[in-house]
Amino acid sequence: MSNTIDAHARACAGLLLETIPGLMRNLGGRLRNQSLLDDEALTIGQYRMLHVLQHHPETLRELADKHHVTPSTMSRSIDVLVQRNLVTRQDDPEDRRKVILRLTDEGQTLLARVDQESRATVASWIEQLSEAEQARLYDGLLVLRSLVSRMGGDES
Amino acid sequence: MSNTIDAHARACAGLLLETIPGLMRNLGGRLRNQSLLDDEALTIGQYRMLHVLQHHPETLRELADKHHVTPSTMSRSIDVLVQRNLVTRQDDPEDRRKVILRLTDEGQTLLARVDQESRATVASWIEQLSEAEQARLYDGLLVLRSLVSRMGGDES
DNA sequence: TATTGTTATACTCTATAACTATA
DNA sequence: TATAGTTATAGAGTATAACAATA
Repeated sequence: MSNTIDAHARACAGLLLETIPGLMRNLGGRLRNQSLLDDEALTIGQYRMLHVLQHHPETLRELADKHHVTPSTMSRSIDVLVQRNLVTRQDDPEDRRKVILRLTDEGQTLLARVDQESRATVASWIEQLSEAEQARLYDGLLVLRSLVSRMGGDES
Repeated sequence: MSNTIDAHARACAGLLLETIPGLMRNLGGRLRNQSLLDDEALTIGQYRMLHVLQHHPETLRELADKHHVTPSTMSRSIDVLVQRNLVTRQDDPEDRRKVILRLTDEGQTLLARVDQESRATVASWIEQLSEAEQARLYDGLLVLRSLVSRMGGDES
């Protein structure tokens, strides 16, 4: 039995590796190039940082861990967002080594717009599927989301 | 009815946007950091380029189109792979403007090893799912793969 | 003229190492 | 000493614009 399970897992892993990178290339390309003024363009990484900060402010270290990058990398990435006035750095009064990152109002507004446009674009692809296919995709994505959250503690 | 379908599509799009970027962050991190000697590390982009070239040689323009990047970007990316002796550039005798890109033996070998290691890593995550969950994930990924291929002409 | 590819330039993302400030 | 964050440096991926070679 364990052999059967392993064979399933391997087949599933192969399919995932075959499918996801191509999808991301598409998503990233759209986010970079399409349907946004140049000033409003976001990379996938920036999109995800803003998304995390939307729900609750974080220290730089926390944000770096969630994104699986070093604090150094995150510090540089935040530099860009601060320059664009999408995020603020603020000293933590309780531990002055820490920096609290918050979305600005401008960041909130931009994220909402990009979110809405991204969803509309992806939804237009998905509408080309039959209802049954949509249901299968949705169901599979539910499993995948739970897998991702178990894997890396990496939330939306 | 069309309203119902659209609502499904939007929900599905939101779930996809919530799930996939986090997964990629994980996959990319593993590919960069884990289980490979430093000399053998590949970015996701490099991994995908080698994968496409594994099946059949391509011109630079074809490869750039498949990856949704400009020829300029692809030329730079290929520079890196040529320096590492994973890919060769070769003039097309039939149209001397064109350059044919081929995997070297070293590229074949490295790709096979990275492929095998990546699959093993992802399979170990997937093994933590129940058999039923694995089946749902597999089914959803089949739909997703067909969607990706329709979307961008972007294969494996 | 149009197409293919490269180079120059500039910005983002990434890491390691060295550093400062705080605990 | 240990932790949080920044800066210096370097390599990779990205685009636009200007260019050369070929068709």
